[in-house]
Amino acid sequence: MSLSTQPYKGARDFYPEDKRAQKYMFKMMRKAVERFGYEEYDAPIIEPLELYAAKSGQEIVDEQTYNFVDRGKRHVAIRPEMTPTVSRMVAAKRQELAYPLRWYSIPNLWRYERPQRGRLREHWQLNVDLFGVSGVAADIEIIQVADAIMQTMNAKRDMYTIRLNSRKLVNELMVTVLTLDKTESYTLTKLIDRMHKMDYAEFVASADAMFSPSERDAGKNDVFFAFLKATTIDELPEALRSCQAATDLKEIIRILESSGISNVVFDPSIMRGFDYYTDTVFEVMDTDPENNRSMFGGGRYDGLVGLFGVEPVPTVGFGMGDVTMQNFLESHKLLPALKPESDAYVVLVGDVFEQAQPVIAKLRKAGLNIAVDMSGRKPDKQIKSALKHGIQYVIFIGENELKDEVLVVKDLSTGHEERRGVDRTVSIVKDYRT
RNA sequence: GCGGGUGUAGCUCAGUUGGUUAGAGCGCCUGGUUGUGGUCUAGGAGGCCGUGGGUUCGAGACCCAUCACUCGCCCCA
Repeated sequence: MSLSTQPYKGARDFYPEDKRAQKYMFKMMRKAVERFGYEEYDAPIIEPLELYAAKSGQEIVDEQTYNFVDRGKRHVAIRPEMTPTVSRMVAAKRQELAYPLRWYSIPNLWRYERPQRGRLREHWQLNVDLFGVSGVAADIEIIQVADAIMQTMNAKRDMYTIRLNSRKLVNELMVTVLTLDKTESYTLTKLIDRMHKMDYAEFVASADAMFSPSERDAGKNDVFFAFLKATTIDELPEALRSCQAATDLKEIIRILESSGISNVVFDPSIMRGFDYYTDTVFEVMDTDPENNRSMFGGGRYDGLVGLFGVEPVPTVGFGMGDVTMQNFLESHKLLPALKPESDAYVVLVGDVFEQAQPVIAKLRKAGLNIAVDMSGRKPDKQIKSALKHGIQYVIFIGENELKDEVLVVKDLSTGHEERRGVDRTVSIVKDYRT
């Protein structure tokens, strides 16, 4: 019986070419969020289990987290999400932090689930959060940041839409207009969440069943369907159109549009699975018909920091997973051809390993990333290795070069070869790199 | 947790109603002598056909079980 070379179920090995793609995405993410003043933080991959139990419920935690009892009998979990952790960190230093507080992180997260497309057991997720601002300006900025990331990755506006809704608005509908109790409105909310996955007639039947005959006579179900049909705030049912949540949404959309984000729309069916959202929620959807799915999203959750027994801190944020983002970039052909970090591959001709050391050191000191082939094989074999590594330049060093104090530098993509001194060689390679 | 699909060489896959020593392309290794790659060319290594049972004179093909991978559903961070 031999050992398996497969990575653990639902987790990925990142061979260098895979890691390059991930590094590219993270680089673009960092670039975009830092442009808005967000600072990177991190935290342990393990947290006390109750951190998640408090927020999501024991059952979900037992079924969907990797958890165990440590040697000190502590119940711990590998983090399935970052939001509880960052809320904990903010709560701990609540009084000494400077608000508005802008933080981001790219943690790897684990969830115990059956893997499927775009959804693995281990993934990385950019988390961006803005703490301490309760007004719509914060909601606007966080969506601008989400959009900026897409733009930094060269996505065009017709490749994605930003869909916006408000939990407060939905709550206004459920409680004030439709006078549903907590359980009923929760069920109806979950139904809306599944709306696009089911047959429309089936959806209508299920929704109708939520209302009593007398409520239907009063036209409450009609109000509900009218709500879902709205594509702008002005199309909302009369009773909702001018509530605070509606006017907030309208303002958010207006300012986003005036800041150049033309692909933002109101979508009353956006719910997000989580119960902790308190107001604005949004999702970024891929418009490609082949992959018309939610890529990532977020919203406002003003209650989480308060769970730690301190004054609540209003918060708005979002999470963006690496798997779905890579799917998006690949399907829209937005991933550039990525090269390794090595600038040149040194081919040693003959037994000159020792004599070549000073000149190799010079190349490195000049700022080049140099990989040396010390295998002692014939030059053709060494060149093949350079090609396989995907390195652009080969630099030949043999007795002749050492004697004449020159290098032979060859561009493997063109076959063009030059015999130059160290300084000139360095600038040839650097010119290509930039 | 429920349902579908697929397991044959390192990779992608063929393998005819069950019939001799199981194939291709790519990749890999060694040559085609001197310090230069992708081409060409000659050769070579590499498979208990996922695993365990069963049917049969005979199984990579058929049946059962099991495992793995995969795509959906449920759920969603």
